[in-house]
Amino acid sequence: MNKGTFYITTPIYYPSDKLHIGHAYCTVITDTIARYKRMCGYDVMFLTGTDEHGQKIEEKAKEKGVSPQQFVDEIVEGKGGILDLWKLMNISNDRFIRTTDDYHVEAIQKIFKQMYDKGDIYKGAYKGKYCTPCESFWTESQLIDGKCPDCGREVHDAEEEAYFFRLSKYADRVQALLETGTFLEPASRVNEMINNFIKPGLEDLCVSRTTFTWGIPVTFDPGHVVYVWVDALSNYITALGYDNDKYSDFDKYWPAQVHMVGKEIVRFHSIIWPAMLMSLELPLPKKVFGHGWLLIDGGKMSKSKGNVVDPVLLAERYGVDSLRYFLSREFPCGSDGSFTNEALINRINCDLANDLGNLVSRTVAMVIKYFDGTLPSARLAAPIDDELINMAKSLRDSYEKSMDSFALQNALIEVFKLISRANKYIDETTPWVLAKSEADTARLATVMYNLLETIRITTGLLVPFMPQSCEKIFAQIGATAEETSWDNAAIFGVLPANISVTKGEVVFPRIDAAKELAALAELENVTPEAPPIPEVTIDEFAKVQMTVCKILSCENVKKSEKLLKFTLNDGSAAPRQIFSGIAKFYKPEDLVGKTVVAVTNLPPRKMMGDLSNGMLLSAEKDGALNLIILDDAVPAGATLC
RNA sequence: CGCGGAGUGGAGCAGUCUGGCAGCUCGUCGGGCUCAUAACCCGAAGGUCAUAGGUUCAAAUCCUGUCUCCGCAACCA
Repeated sequence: MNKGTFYITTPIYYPSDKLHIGHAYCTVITDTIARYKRMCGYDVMFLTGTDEHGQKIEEKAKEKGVSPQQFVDEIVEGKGGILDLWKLMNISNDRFIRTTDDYHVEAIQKIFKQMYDKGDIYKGAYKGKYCTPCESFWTESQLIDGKCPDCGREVHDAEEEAYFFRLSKYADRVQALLETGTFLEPASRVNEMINNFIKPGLEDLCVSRTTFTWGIPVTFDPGHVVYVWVDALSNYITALGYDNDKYSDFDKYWPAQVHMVGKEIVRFHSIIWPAMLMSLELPLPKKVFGHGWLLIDGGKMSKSKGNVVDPVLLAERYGVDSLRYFLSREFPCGSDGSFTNEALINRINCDLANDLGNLVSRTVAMVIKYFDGTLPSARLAAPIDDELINMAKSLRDSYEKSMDSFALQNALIEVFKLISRANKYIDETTPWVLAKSEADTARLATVMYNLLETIRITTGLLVPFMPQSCEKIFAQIGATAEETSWDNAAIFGVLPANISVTKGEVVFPRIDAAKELAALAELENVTPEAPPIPEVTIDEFAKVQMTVCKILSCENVKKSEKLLKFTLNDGSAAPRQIFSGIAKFYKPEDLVGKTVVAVTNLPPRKMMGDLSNGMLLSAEKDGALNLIILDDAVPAGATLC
């Protein structure tokens, strides 16, 4: 039975916010693969977790007035946190790693030292120009007229200590690895990695920081904390016990069969992570699989757009299994897909309620109605049965093929082809006609048995996708665990001849689409927790200098979709140059001569290689933007008060 | 000419690698059935496969140009 080990991972998520449907998507498909492999007889290790260090967490915690540890504890372990979410989504991870766990911290320190001792991590410096007031480093090319691009003041040569990983040393080996064609999937990502990152030359990677403290200290150099790469990526081995005593199955499970990742982190997993493992002289994972994103209205989900979809809401409303099914069925694993509430409800209604749920319901109802729930043993086969039976027998093979290439969508399509065929079979055999004649009892029993077998096989293969619902179906058709095993999924005729069924609850209730869509729209329209707008004092407000300006000239900025470059008369002798990101809303020629308001005491800022001395005021609502244009009677240089 | 992805009936997609009758789901229209969750089954309408050219007996598929959309990068003070 044991076919060997199978180690599969999700990314470790960054707990700076609540997770959204995109995270749930990745974790659900990984869980489905893990469950599938277990069902096939593999010794599976399924890991997920959280990446808890870094500046952003440190800042967020500070805003909230708690320690970074308290902050992440709440998001990870608190009520409605990440652990709760995975419990709700019925995720079967074997381990959960937090990068703040003691054993991980200890192991990272050893790994860092190990790479350092080998010479692959070295102490270097950000060499550059330093602006003391701004506390910022700049490269030669970033300077403007030899001065700080932020404040325009003098800069001086300086170095900041940092540790670097010799990524460049492994560039050739990493490129060769990518070019094997199977390490990174889908294959379309390979070109992207090579063209964008490897060909231009891999630079050594900064792997420590001194500018924040929320990280794992470098043991031999206090003041440095390990920066994200070494800390986060290594979770895949520390969770197995590499360089620590907490676990001891590294030899058993490493290398991983597959790291499931989002396309935004493919780069780190397909370039940096292999290079790190090469440095540690460890075997490489067999595969990195980059899945696509769920898009909303054709765009990316994001907080600022306010279109973040909450998996908890959907799971509670429609059932975890229905949501899990939808995520696996609707989206091709390797590319992006559009998430809509319509599609979700449509999938649930058509596939789960109408096709599968109704098939179970009508079959069980007929066995009860015609046979009091228990089939007699007599049988009478007919040629019309053959197609159904043959399809059922061969389903497991095509399913397995799709599952093994992570084409979950195709596996489900195969299963539902058979479910549809079974519904058609009922029409072809017209059991309600057979039931009218005593002479047809054996034939009727055969039809019922074939339907129950088809349900047993299809439901058995759906278990990794919808564990709880499939159990309910098994209970209704009277199938035991043994009868629904992976081995038996390829055999027709497993259920006992005199099988008994039990009427149960409706497994997939039909959703009133119009009503639910309206309800969801309403829920989404509620502006969630309008962030409290902090008060400003009159003194603070008075610091902002707003000056009336006349637009002398305005032009598009090359290569920028958003920027317009303005030359303004601000009432002083010298013209003032300001960039503004409103190119999508205005044509430059329409603005020349207008009277506008600019904030004129902001520090200069470099944009697209040039300096912007201030900010034009605009008004925005619901994606529409209007520049604040004043009556031309207002003179340039007037200040707002 | 920064990198990459995509354009196929009303909607969402597969098919493109390896050229060979344009397919699937949903929706629409018509019909059938009554076991079932107003579910199920059958049939029909609907596409010059973004566009222009090329290769070929044959192009959604291969080659070249163009247009449009999306993502990354840059950038939005």
